[in-house]
Amino acid sequence: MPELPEVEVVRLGLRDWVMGATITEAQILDPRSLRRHLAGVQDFQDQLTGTRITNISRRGKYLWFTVVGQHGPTALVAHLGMSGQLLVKSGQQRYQHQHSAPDPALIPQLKHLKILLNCKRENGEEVELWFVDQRIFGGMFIDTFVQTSDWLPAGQSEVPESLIPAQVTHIARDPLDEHFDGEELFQRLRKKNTGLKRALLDQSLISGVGNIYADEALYEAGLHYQRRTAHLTRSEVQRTVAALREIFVRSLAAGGTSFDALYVDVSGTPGYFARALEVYGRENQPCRRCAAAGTQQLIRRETFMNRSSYYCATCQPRPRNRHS
DNA sequence: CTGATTACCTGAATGC
DNA sequence: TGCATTCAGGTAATCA
Repeated sequence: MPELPEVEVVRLGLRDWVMGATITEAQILDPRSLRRHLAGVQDFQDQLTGTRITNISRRGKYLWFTVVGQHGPTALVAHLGMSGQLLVKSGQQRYQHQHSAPDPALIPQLKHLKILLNCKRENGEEVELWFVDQRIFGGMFIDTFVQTSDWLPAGQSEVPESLIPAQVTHIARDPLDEHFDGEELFQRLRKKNTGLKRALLDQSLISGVGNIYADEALYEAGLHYQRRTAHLTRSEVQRTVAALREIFVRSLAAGGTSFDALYVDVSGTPGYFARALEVYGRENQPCRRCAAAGTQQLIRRETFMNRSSYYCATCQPRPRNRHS
């Protein structure tokens, strides 16, 4: 499932391949992936054709290209949802060569190919950008840039430079953002009456965190997912943020978490962070931290918010009541 | 404001 | 074998 590290791996791959490239044509193979582009398929194609990609950015799980055409810069926004992929295809891997005798390795991707952008790189090479999405929770859309309605960091008089797509303004800064403010998060958590994991998954409070990394960070911070946010201490919030950062950085270095072919980088290569997960997917397996201490607790799985939560009952003690 | 529910989706895995 | 059910979960809208 693409969360922050997976999206960042994709962003870095895209930067290498299509930064500076011109979009020569946009083919829409399934209009459902343009659900969030309200102006429709034709408008999407018209707006993109002939533009040049000048930047590729990310906030949380949202990724966008700055594309410059005759009407100034606009944002081509992509969200991978549950199963979205952005793939770069060059040479014989391109769609235009797959009609008569498709490459067998490409068939699963071709089956779910939704949007195809023909690009011409600055060196003249023609490559294709594929948006592939099995479950269609993701999609692309074109948006205008707005200034972030940002808080002013304490002691600073200038808002950090930040133009972001209008439909991304409600997404909070993520833990790898240089302007992320842990104290601000702490203050907002204290004002809410909700559970810690629910808050971590709320992209308007902190972004980039999904089910897997929420469980991993809570485990590392030693906090139960049902802890009430209003009663967290500053150091507990700091521990959680530090855990998220550390896990994100390690996962990024490993190329992200891949359970199957649903998450891959722009070249189709999976990441290998799945084997570094401490709790997610480890139901009834021994907690490595407890095992080291000799108590041998087993990882538990509970259903929460229509998804699984994994935790160690010893390392992450359940709060006794609604005040803890 | 909060939390619960639902819709949006497909395919793999499971149940009978 | 076949058909029905369950599960995976990110986002956003709706409802109480």
